[in-house]
Amino acid sequence: MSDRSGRTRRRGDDLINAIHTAVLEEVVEVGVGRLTMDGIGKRAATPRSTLYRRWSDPVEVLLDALYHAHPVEEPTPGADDLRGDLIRALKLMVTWTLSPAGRAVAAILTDPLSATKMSEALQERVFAHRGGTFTSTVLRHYAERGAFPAGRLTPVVADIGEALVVKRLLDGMPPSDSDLIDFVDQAILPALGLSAPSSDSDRADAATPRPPA
Amino acid sequence: MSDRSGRTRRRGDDLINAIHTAVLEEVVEVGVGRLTMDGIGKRAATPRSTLYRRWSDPVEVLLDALYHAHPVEEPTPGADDLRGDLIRALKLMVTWTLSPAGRAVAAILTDPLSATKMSEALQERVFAHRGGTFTSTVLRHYAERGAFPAGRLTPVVADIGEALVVKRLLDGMPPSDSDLIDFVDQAILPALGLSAPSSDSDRADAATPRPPA
DNA sequence: AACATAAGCTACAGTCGTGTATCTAATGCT
DNA sequence: AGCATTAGATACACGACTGTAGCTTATGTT
Repeated sequence: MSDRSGRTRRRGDDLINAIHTAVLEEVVEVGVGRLTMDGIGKRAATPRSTLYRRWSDPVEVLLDALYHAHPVEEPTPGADDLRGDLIRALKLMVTWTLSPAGRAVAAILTDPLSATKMSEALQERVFAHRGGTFTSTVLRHYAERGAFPAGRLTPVVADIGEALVVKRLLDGMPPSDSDLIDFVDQAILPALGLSAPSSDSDRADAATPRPPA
Repeated sequence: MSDRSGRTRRRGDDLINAIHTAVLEEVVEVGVGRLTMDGIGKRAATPRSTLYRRWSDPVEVLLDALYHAHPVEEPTPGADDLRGDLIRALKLMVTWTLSPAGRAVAAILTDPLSATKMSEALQERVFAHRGGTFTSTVLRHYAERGAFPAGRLTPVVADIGEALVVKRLLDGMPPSDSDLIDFVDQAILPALGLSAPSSDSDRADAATPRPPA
């Protein structure tokens, strides 16, 4: 119902999707500050008038695109495998962050003039569904099951994984899978009072909780 | 040597400093993408011609300003106080990050078109002096003194503090002093195999690291 | 088949930033 | 005091983006 062949003119959702895709591409390429109706229109192969019929300026188009972007998969803690689930959660995050929508969010968050406009609704939709909730979904799950002392699950600890991912992205070097494993083994698990499975320097017996002093 | 009174016309370093200040202010206000020679010129109260005599485009002005910005204080590990020094290092980082230069660096790092241009020289000058070296200076110092197992000081662990700070800044909530204490107690020290001074809250009486098991 | 809707096309005046080119006059040096 | 520099003040043509407006015509509906 959206790609019947002989058509020469897009309408409704068809058109809007094309425009959404275009803004996302555009913002990744030129940044929020250089977004223009012209650029978006050219990329979507639609005249500016069509854009102005719906949105008042480029940032509005972008915000709308973000609002309609598919939310990321949520990490679903499954088996009895905290470490594995954490790694999977971070992997999800990296995947999303590297997607057009993820990059666009990063762009808008760091733009002084548009960061303001993205308040309320979007903040919620964009962040509630993924913002900082990649690892914390997992962590809460295992905290309830007593896999580690519940008191250890502070806001700071819930942020460690995401923070490390974000820092690497900012440094221009997206974390590889083995980086993610290191994040979990060397930062998150120790903060929970657990130790990593086994490694050369850090010879721990198993994934046994080691209570602090 | 730079503000003799009766003068009506700035020259040399005087002028250049004014321009540097102007770009930094401008970029914080409008973002890298909307930087213009016009805007910089107006803010510095200098005609565009003067700008073009020295730089070819707004981003060059910005890069030059960053290059000449005062580098941050380096954290100097002093007494035998790992925890205190870590907190101080993070405090230094936050201070710098909130300064015009810090904000400008953040802006340029996240701009798709200018991130490329800032390679080489600036990368080194800007990052060598602070990039990720706030806590790691401290950490290396204490690792050599055997305050914790040297093998614990991995690149990941050296990043934890900075990562958490960066994440909070991105979230629009610059970390308070007590946040920084939490970062150290709940994330960095555990990753080193150490535990925070007093467990329940943060009674910062004994700033002495306590070895684990 | 006729109609309402909305996309596509084109044109326009207006604004803003760009580079460049003059000209002037303030400043620092000798 | 005289001179070389170089900031400051225009002015200019050019291009990019902006909103808006008017027209044509594809599309889905009835």
